[in-house]
Amino acid sequence: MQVAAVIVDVPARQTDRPFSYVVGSELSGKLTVGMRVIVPFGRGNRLIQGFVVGITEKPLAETSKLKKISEVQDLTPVLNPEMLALADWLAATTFSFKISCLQTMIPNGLRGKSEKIVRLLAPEKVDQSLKDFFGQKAEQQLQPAKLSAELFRKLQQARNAGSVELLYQVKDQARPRQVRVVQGLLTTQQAQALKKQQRANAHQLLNVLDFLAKNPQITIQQQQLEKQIGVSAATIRTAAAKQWLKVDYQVVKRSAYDLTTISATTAKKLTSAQQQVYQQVAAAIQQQTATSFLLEGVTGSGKTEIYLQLMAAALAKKQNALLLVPEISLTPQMVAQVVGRFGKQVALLHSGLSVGERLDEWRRIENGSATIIVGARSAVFAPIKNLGIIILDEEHESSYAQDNMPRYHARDVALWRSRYHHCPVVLGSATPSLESRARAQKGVYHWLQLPERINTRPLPAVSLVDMRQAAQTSHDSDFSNELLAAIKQRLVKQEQIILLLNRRGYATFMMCRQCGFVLKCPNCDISLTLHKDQQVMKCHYCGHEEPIPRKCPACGSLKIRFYGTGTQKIQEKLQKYFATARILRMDVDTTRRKGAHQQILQRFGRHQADILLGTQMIAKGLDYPDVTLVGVLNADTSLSLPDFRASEQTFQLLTQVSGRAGRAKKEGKVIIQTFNPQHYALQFAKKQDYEKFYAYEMRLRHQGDYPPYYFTIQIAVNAVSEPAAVKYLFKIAHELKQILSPEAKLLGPVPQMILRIKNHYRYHLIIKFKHEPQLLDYLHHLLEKSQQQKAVQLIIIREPTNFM
DNA sequence: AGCACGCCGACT
DNA sequence: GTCGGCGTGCTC
Repeated sequence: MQVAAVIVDVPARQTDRPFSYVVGSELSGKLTVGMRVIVPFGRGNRLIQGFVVGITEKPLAETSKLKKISEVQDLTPVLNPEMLALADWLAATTFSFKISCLQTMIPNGLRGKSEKIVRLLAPEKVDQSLKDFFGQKAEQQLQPAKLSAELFRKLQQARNAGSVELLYQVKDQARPRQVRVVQGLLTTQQAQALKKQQRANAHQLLNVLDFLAKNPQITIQQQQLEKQIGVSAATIRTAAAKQWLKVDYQVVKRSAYDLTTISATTAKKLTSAQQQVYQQVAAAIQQQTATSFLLEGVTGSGKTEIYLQLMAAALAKKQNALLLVPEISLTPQMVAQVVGRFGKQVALLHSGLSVGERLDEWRRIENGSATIIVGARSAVFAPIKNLGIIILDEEHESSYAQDNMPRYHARDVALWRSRYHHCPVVLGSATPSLESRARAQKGVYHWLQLPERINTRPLPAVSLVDMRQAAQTSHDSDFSNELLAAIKQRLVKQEQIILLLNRRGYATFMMCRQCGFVLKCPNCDISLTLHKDQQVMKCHYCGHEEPIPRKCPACGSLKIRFYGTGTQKIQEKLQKYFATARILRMDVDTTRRKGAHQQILQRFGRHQADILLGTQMIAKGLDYPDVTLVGVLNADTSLSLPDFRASEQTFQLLTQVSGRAGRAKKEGKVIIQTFNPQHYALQFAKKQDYEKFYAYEMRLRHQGDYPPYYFTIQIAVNAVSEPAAVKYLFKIAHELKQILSPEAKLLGPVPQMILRIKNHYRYHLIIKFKHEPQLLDYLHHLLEKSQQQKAVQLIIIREPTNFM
């Protein structure tokens, strides 16, 4: 008897293991490892999705207690052996559920959606309210959240009495798209003959015949036909009834990009510096070695062209290539470059696609018709066979780390896949993460450098404006005179300006000047931000909204004021200073709608706006020749975060955004406003000297025993009851002290930066260590045990990207 | 997660 | 004595 090991779609510690199911004889030979199945689970035998991870032969006696697989969802596996092995590794290293790992590897469209359906069996036995619930239908979808408690109870009673039954269904979220196609059944002569018989007032039908006469035996999409000859769907139906044409269904691929809008490009000649880099990686492609390269190249040094040619080298060897970029870089510019070079063999995976588009792109990769894959973080799981090269651009970007389960880092997954495929990895950045740069130092990564810009244009001049002094001469606490003057100058010259302010909303908090009351979120320990355009006070953590107060909610005083500056307020001020300037604002609030993001950038790119104002999402990958001024309104926001990476992140952000100025022939200028002009991160950013920054920061990390000198693990607990959270975490800390060697360091337990979010109290501790062979086992054991702690949620994060 | 079982209080 | 409240524990 065949028995399948199935990972079921119940993301919980207790179910995080394979369950055995009998493979019915009707499925024997059809079921293989990596397929999705639907299985009954639990006492109620509700149907849920699962993944087959193993098939074994078992004696009949052992299978009697097992349930049977209800259904197979796939003809061919959706997960190949590589992906299954990767999922195992991912679950173990990130302390995640196996099912969560498997689910992140497949497109959302293939993820089963569970539905509950109630069916009325004995209409005569139920009361009026249930009859109303069912209406005319015998079945209704059951959504307990939408039902009144009373109706829900009645349904339960009816179910116990046997007059209603509960059914379960699992469906795919997306299916291949089918369109109606029309096929002509007439010859030219037949069409012409029929045309004579038609009455003159049936002009729609005559149109159809005309068309068929001109295009005998054609196949065309019905929608297209309707538009082309101006007839309705009803007319087509009539024509089909008359046997003039046949209506059929055809599967069409949804496309992630529009080839007609992209012009083809050819390989550019590499400079000798580029050539050197190219050759070293190309050699690794040829020899199929899993070498990891760190490509450190200043902004504008021509990394992208090297990437394109390396991917071409892999293609020439009949291998495939994967290019990962931060989501934000997946702009039309980037897409145009890759698609322009490689055409329709490119598959694109990013969050702007619909579920169906994503599914189709994924299928194209899986069946081998796409050979170049460009995508954001999750594209690292693209089911590419025969990988020749993996490139991870802007390797320092924090968006490569997923912040919910499974908490993986795309860089680590890329390195794993490179080992599996024996292919090189290129990690590219102008400002590598300290971890990667340190690995290059140690020889773990092969270090490649491009220290010069390709057009030999100098890097833009960066000046720091001391806002403490500026406050004495400027009337505006947000703008120095220097910055205002520089903006004015560009506007006169019709050049473009990018302004960065790392804070959205209008004002950051509301305070009463009478009693000092600050308006806070009721669910989180954080002040509410004023959003003037929506006329609400908003919590940036849980989304809570409330009206803007007129008077102090505590003392009733009218002396309330809004402090701090967000993008909305700056936009308002800018418009006041420069009445005719066209300003675009780009932050979470203006880009929420699908495609809004691209629209804003396209408008700016076409020079339909003069100033682009935004949060850090504007810092990366934009390349607009008319931008000659970049202004950073307040460099201190990211600097003052209580995180050991604050300097690194500030340096990276400032360097990235500086790189947006003066990309083409015109000279660029960068103005950074700050209250800490002497801070080393700003000083090195001014000089745009990554290497010096690296050396300096590494010294500090060494002194403070921080990464990359130490590994870190964060243990966080979350609970509605604060004492419960504290007690549990202290118990863990106590146990840790027994296990850890004297070299390891334990920080905490302490409350997290924001103690309470969504009404849960949050505490955490940090372990810093170099070599603790027992630690990982203990942590796995801890998670195993944590299921008993029902009221407290335990989260273990390896190498957390921030300590807050 | 979600469902059944089981053990307590408010009612016919 | 029963219904139905929610806490507890298991799911091939």
